[in-house]
Amino acid sequence: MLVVLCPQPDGSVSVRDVDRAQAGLPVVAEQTVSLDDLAGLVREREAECTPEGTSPDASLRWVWADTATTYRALLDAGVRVTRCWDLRLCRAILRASALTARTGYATAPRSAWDEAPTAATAAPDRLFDLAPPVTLDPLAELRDQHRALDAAVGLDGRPESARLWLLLAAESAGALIAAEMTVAGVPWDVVEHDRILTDLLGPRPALGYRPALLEAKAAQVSAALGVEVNLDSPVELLRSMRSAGLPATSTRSWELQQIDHPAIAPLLEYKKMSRLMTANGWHWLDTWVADGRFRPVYVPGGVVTGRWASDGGGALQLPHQIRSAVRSDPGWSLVVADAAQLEPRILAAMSGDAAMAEAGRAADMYEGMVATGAVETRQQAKFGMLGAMYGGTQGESGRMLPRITRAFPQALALVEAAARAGEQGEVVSTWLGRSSPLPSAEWRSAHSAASAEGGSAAEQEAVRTQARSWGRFTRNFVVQGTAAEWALCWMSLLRLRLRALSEGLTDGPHLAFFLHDEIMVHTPTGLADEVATLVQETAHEAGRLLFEGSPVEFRLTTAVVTAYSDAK
DNA sequence: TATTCGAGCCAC
DNA sequence: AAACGTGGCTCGAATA
Repeated sequence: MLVVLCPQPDGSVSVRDVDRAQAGLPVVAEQTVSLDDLAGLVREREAECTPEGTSPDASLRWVWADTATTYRALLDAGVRVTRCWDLRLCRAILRASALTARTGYATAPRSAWDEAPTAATAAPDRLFDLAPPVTLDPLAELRDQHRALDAAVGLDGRPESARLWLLLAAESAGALIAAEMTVAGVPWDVVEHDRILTDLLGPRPALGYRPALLEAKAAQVSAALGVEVNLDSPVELLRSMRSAGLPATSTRSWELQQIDHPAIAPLLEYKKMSRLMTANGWHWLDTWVADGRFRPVYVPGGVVTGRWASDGGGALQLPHQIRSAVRSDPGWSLVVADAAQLEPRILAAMSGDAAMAEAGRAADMYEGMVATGAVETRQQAKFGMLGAMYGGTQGESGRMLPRITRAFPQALALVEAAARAGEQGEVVSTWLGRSSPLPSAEWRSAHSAASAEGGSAAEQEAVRTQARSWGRFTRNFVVQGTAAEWALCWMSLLRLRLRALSEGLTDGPHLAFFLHDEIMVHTPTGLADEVATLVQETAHEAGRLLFEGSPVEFRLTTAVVTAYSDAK
């Protein structure tokens, strides 16, 4: 059953049951509740359908415009749901997908549904932002989406609704998970974090002052350069280095490393310290950590490829330096699992390349590639694959490419085709049907102008450079995007299995962190081994869900630890 | 004074 | 090893 929440102009909510088994998605029951009573109703309806013994058709799927707003409010009221359909996220996928490109849904002009929702933080106490969206009709939008979904076809004209449905369900599940993880938070040891900062920077200074060790390091650099310099200003630093006779053309660390001068070592150390201070220092701690939890805001679908982005807190760039501050509660553990060589395995599975799939059965896929005889060392396999997936042409990557191409022709053909399509301004799609955006209007006009003869050689070369750049994007899009789909399925399956182990959100094992191909579960230590097994099983199931019949195994490196820094 | 922009470094 | 994909974040510099 689909249950659609339709906010009404008077502030109430019309709750409409829709039978998804019937054509046209008819409403079979309807009731209207006040906003105050909605959380209670959702709780009751969820409780009615117990997880065990219910057929999937009997399960509930809540349909709403925006999970970040509505589910956040439900969670704050202590209510969890099992499944949802996020109309905005699904819309974004369906409107852009090549599988639905010829439907009226995709070709219709933009509407208010395509506008970004207002920030959930602006009205955290409200289930819906009733200002403009009340004019939107969630039921009509749901029906439009299902019509488009039913009409989805591949290039060969065969129906493709099933895989696109899986993508939309996984995307929506991701939105639930993102909201739940923000509420649960990453367990954070503030004392340990402060110890790291104090060790590396000196004790926390008074407002407006730099910590002692950072100050001392800056003084060392100035002394070595023979001039007082503001190290935080790249312009001033470069000028000072050059007048001191250093052959620097920028202030990038990797370039400075090549230079032999007494100022370089302390300068590189200063940069490292300064970065820690500004990005994850005491100010960050004050802003983002409360009650022993780091609560970042995740943005599902925030990246074109389908990866998540984050909004504040820098959750997806948590430096290794401070990971020892991620520490489980007393009596609890962290189960940290990282998908091993995820993107190469994804490429092997989606291309159906037999030799690469064989390598993809190994615990370490790069070693598996060495075993096929294609390359001699793990390092060669790794750089060769990175080059294939990113479009690298230089260095070890470029050197390995011919051998990788010979050994795994089908896999390379897939990424090459994606690159060629991009170079010509065409759309490419992931395994489940998320499609790449078109290049910008400037890109396209420059491209067509260049192909229509005329234009200087320099102009034509500039256009070719642009084309190759977009080709590298589309090349990577198909692999990165499909990897993101696998990760969403993995996490969604795991979430459902974990739910069976506890009532509330945080009284038992729960997802605490997600980083593209890595998940963290915070769990009572007594359940850690069971959780680790579930993590493994769901990784395998996600592989079967996407690539039924493929021999590729999706292996994990799993660790049960107290501190994040002890994983891998 | 407020806003964008670019450099640089962090993550995968 | 080096410039080859996706992002966020922070700062100073440039712009309005």
